[in-house]
Amino acid sequence: MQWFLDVVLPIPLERRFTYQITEEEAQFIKKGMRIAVPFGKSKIYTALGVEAHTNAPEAYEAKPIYQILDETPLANEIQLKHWQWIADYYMCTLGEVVRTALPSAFLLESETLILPNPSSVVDEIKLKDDEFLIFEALQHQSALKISEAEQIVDKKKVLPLINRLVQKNVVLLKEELYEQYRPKQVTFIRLASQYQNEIQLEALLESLSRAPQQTKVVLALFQLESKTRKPILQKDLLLESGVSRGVLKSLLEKSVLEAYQIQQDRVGYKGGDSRSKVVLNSYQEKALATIQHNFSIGKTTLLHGVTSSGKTEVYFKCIEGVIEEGRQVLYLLPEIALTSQLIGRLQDYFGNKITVYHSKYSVNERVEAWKNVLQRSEKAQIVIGARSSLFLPFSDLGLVVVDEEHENSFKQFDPAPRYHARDAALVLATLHGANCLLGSATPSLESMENVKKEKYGYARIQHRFGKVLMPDVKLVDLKEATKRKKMKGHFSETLFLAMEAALANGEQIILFQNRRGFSPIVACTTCGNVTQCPNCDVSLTYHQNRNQLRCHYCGYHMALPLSCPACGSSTLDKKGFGTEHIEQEVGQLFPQTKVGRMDLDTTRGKYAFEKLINAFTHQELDVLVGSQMVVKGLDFRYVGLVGVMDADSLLNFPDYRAHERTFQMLTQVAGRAGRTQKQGKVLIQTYNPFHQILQQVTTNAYGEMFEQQQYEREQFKYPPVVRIIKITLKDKDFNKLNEASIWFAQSLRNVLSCPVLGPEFPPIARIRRDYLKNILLKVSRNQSLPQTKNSIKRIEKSFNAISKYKSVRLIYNVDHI
DNA sequence: TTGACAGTCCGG
DNA sequence: CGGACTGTCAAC
Repeated sequence: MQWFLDVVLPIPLERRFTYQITEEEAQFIKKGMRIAVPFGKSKIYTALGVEAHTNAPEAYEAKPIYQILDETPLANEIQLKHWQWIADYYMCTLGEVVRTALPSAFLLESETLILPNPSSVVDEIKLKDDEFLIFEALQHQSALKISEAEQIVDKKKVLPLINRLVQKNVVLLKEELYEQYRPKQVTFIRLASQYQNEIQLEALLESLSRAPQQTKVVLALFQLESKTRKPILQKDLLLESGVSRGVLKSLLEKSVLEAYQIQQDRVGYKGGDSRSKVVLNSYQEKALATIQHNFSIGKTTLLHGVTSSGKTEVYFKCIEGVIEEGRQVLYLLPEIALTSQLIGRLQDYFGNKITVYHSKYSVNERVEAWKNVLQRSEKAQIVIGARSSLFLPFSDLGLVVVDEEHENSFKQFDPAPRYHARDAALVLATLHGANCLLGSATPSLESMENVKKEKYGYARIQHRFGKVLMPDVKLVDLKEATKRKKMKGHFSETLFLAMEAALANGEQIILFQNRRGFSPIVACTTCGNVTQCPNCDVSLTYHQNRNQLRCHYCGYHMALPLSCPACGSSTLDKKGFGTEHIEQEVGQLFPQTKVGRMDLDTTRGKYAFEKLINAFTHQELDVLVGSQMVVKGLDFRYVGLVGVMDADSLLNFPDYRAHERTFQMLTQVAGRAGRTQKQGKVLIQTYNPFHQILQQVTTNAYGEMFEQQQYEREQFKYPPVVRIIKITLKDKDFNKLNEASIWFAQSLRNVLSCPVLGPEFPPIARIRRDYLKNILLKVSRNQSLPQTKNSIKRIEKSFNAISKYKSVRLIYNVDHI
């Protein structure tokens, strides 16, 4: 009987692929194991085995698989179900979900190696120049990678050249699969066994008497051993003795000392079980009781607690209950809120039951975290992580916590799957029969709507923890201040004085400016020309520290021109202002203060973010100027004043969610003020001090904001009243794109009964040389979503059948934010 | 998505 | 003419 295996490849193709397998392989392979398969002309890819069967494909001859990569499944049934749901709901392929879900180290791909052909005699004269270069390189090196060959001959495409060499029998090609994951080895040092008794030891020291450095090492080893009574790390020994590697090496060569290696987990908590206590206040207790009641009837609950009301402690108590039952917990947070502060608190409370998982983890660390969850090891009972952690191989989730539930960054934008982690987590919880807790100080309209419809339970905490007062929020009218010439740079007099007072009091200050860089645009005051990105429809942003103009969309950058590229006059002026500019102004206005800046540019490295936060926490900085990043769940004790430089840039965002988001951001940033007994102060600078949203921020009127926004969404048919599917069309050819998008929108209108908006150019109509056009579908709640998607897919098929539209790419974004 | 292949444009 | 680039197609 011939057996076959259906697999999913991690590529954006709808179809499954079928390979030949032997009967033994069919017995061995289980759903969710990785299988290396040949794909295309020569490549080997990692696929996920889905189903073994005996139905031979009719249209083609199936290729045999290359290798089975796992002994046991890497992904379980629940995960595969969940991933399929994501693919269906967010209109992408299962392969794309697999690609995001699995740590990249699991997805081995073959690399083509060029080897010299040992069985042929090469006539060097018959080789062309670049062919000879490759031939010669192979005399020194046993194998070349394609990329190395490209470097040697300095060309972009070497494959034709290599193929010629294969023809001439000069080289051979080989496909090599590399295991990307390497377990971490740590080296320990011990005394060789023959010196374990005292007599021999003395003899040894005697013999070393003329080698003082080596003696030092041996003595240091004794010292460490008696101090720690544990195996001695090579690293520690070198540190303790203060000698160079060479000295240790010679002792190892003489077999006085021995080195041995042990595999070590990269992830994991080093500390002990120092369980800190958490005592809830009465408000928290009440919220917890409500949550537990809702959980007992299987109801998802929204925990709505004002900033610093102690939501985290309530989560802790919920989590504790679940791990006592032996079930797993997933604690989701937006990337930027995953701070070492929070992780530290969790570890203090739960000891080593925590695994952390987020994008700054290396591929190796991710593999280990994955394996720990898969094996249900103790340290993976609680996983705290960013959105991608919901792909981990949980087998028995008891609770999913989504903190800062309103955060837009839970929605993935760029590569498919464009999923919303909160929503996908709710589905995941259902699949596991787990409870789900959403938390926020400023819940999303979606979740609050679900509370109103009694789909979710609701728990509220209205008081800050430890009798801390809500911050005093005031608006500062910039129009007035400008008129009365009361501005120092971008600082109103009010803000300036408040800063002065705060600094005099020894309080720290956070300044929030939702824009990075020095000043967004550089304009010529003679001709009005603004320097644009050549690839995108945006003006370039000025960055002072490198004196560069940069594009935030494609990364294009150029040196700041000395004169206007359009008219040649040297009257370039910097307009607008970003974090970098504010940082500089603070330095000028308050020369004595130490200013730090926190934005995408200053937090690139793995620990950059941590360093800044630590510096601020330990009061090495007086003022922190930051973009969005400072908004999120950071707990700074000594912040007395928060200044919002320009609230209008938030309000004027061209998007139906701008108001909701402004409220959320300002409320959150205001919450950074006054985390100890003294009431904190928040000053929001704006040209529209009577704007309703800003008023609602000052009075902390979430309910009012909700009612009003909900009314507007109802009027203009926006989520949560309807679901939005955004279809983006992309092409380098402007006219073709226009034509294609009109065709697509028209077809949608013909087939669907729901409103179809557009096609319209987005605010940035060209990115990386591609023009963009958006079509928006507003699918009402009582309309079938699967049916609508099917219709769209059918239209896509006819669209792709039109040959001139072939180059146009389609991007679906379901529940577009 | 990748890679192969065909067609086209450009400079020597 | 070779090299670079672009579009189109198939992959089991």
